[in-house]
Amino acid sequence: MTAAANQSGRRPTASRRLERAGIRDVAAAAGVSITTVSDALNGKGRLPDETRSRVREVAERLGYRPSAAARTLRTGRSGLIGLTVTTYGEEPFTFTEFAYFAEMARAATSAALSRGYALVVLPASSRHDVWSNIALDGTVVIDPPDQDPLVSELYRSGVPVVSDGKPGNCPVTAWVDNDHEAAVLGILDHLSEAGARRIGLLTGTSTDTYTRLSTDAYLGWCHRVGQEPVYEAYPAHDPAAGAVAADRLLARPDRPDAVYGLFDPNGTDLLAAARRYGLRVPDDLLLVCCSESDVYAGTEPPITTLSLKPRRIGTTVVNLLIDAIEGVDSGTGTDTGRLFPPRFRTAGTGPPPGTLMPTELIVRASSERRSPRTTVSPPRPPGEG
Amino acid sequence: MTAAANQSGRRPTASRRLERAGIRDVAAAAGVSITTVSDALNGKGRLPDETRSRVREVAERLGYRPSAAARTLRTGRSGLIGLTVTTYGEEPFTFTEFAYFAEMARAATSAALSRGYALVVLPASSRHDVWSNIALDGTVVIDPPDQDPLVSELYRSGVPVVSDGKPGNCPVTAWVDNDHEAAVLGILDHLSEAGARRIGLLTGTSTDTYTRLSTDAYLGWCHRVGQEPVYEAYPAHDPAAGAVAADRLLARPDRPDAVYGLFDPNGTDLLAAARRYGLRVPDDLLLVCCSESDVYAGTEPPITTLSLKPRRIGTTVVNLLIDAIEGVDSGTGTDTGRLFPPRFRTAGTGPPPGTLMPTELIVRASSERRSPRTTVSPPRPPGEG
DNA sequence: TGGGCACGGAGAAACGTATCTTCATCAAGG
DNA sequence: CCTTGATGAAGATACGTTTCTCCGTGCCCA
Repeated sequence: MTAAANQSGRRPTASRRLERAGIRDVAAAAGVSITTVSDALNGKGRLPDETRSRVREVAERLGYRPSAAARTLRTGRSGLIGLTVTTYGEEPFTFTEFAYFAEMARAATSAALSRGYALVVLPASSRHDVWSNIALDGTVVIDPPDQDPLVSELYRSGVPVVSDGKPGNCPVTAWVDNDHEAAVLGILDHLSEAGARRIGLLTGTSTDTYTRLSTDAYLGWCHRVGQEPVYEAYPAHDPAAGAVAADRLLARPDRPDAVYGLFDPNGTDLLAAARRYGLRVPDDLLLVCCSESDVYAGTEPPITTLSLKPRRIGTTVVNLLIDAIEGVDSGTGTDTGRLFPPRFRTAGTGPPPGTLMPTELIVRASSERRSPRTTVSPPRPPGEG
Repeated sequence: MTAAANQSGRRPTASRRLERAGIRDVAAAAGVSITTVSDALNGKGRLPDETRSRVREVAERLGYRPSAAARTLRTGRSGLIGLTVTTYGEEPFTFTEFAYFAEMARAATSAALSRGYALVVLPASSRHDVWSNIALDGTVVIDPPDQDPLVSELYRSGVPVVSDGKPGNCPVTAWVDNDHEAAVLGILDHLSEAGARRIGLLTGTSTDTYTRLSTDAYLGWCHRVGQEPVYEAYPAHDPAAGAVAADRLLARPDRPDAVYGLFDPNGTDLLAAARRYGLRVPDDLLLVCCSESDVYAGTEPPITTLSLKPRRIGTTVVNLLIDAIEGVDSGTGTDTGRLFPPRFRTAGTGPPPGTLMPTELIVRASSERRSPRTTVSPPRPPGEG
């Protein structure tokens, strides 16, 4: 015991009170070296099973828990992934404010955990205050604006970044987005088929990709079909502005007979506005909005919604990120040829790989003039999709 | 330069490619020692402002970011707080499934960030897989069951634990909970005043504090008032079971003329059941349920809900936790008398300090027989409460 | 003239792990 | 009998900070 205690290299007389057991204590108790303990516990090195199990047993008995901080410092990997929302700039936290974020964050958390990572929610602002204090293996960014300085710095400092939403000019490792153009065109076609003659759009004033792509798709469709665009734009982060914009849209002289609202609250706002103007839905006005909320299954009438499938997005984003994290560093497990430190995340300088994911239109009464049956909503698989 | 480079203690010939600048590089570039850099950047030590600003400037120029891992290892503080939900045991993630968790988590995240901490969402299960890999300064536990092994181990290993929900037998540093008894009694009184003669309860079969306290309060009230208890219990984590239980409750021969549902979906379930039995709300049946969802402002009729004020809870829990974290270690900033390492979190062995927080009853049409006005919902302050 | 003391700063020891390198031993093969 | 290789395990170093301790200067005051 004295030999083992001596070789630990500590001050011999230091009385270690209630200190948590470290790897040294385990080594001393098991009568082996630190190296052996580390190898035994991590399944590395060449050790007979007997030694391995003995060390494990001693560690268990002492209640040994490896120090995450030390491991992170040594290996350069923390098992932590950042998640941040940058759009809607200075707002404190839009998180879980909208169902999309909530669902997406939940799926991302779950996906990360199932691969052994944990998720940290971080604010888009306050740069060094919090960000620098946390060792992140990578970051998920939701809706990065063009030339987001935060994303740029992260990327520059070597942290993989995967964005939800096609990035504008910021360099990211990869990105995932819905096929917004296809989604909007699908909705416009759907409304046309339901008998719409003039389709209006409720859109936003911000410059994020979602708003831009959707609006462009709408304008392009109008141009092709020969309809004069009828739309109102408002600052999407201001809930009160949405109701006003909905009202404005229905008050126009060229009032549309169908409206698609890009944002979650637009459905109820439009419904309320329609009521004020004495418009019946869907008879006088067809309604669709983009939302993940199941509130719209219970409104009168139920409103057709476009789901962006945030769960699928969150899962995909996280898996892409972890692939990027592990693809460079740990590789296939062979240690041969690791000449360079894990720097070269971006071998080429081409555009980052992007993935387009489909959306789902949940058709309800608000966009169907023909069949007045109210039961709708195609059976959704109970799974994660 | 050579002298500075030499004193850095590195292999002199090592070509440091694209490595991130460390504190040594800053020291070398500024022509000072590592100590001085650390002191200058952290606002410690005795340094003239000129040196301080010069070092800061050099650090900025080199893009120096301190290594969070190294700092954590050295200081023993990571700035990370865990958040976990233990009730509903094996479910993958109830997070953001219910509005309560979503709101609570959001508030907790926000509160943590405003004090310089970040929140990590962790699963209640899978013990060492993820938990051990993360250096946590403390943990928030939502609804810990009696004798939760996870909580016990955390507490034993010296990590402060604050629970949302009065803990049963697990040792925690502190806890926060609503005054569930007062809330239930308030609702029962409210229903009585609205004319209820026989009040039923929709409750759960699990043993968490919320369910137990609420049910006990109901039973006690019944006993005092002389009403025979009329209640149905079901496994709260099973959404389908809720609808069945609601149906069962209204199908009883001693059918109540008012019902309070303990869980979020009870409102819609009870409303649907009432419809099936041809009961008008509120004329034939008064309805109240506990929920944070604003869906109930839009149902027909709007349903009176009890809000547990999760934002307030989340904020309080996190602040208590951070107080516990910092109260022991950093203290008031004076370094005198720091004889002992930060071990003694629990000086006494009395019961942990608990805080009871008020709830809020949002009265809507479903529980008012008199005034048929539908506009309700007292003006809520726009602030964080 | 010498002893303190405030100032400005440097040295070096941790923090606890992972891993690279080295070493001893023993069996087998030439 | 010497070499080789596999096996089992120990030594030592590095990860990048923070912080305790200590040292040299001036300067003031006795």
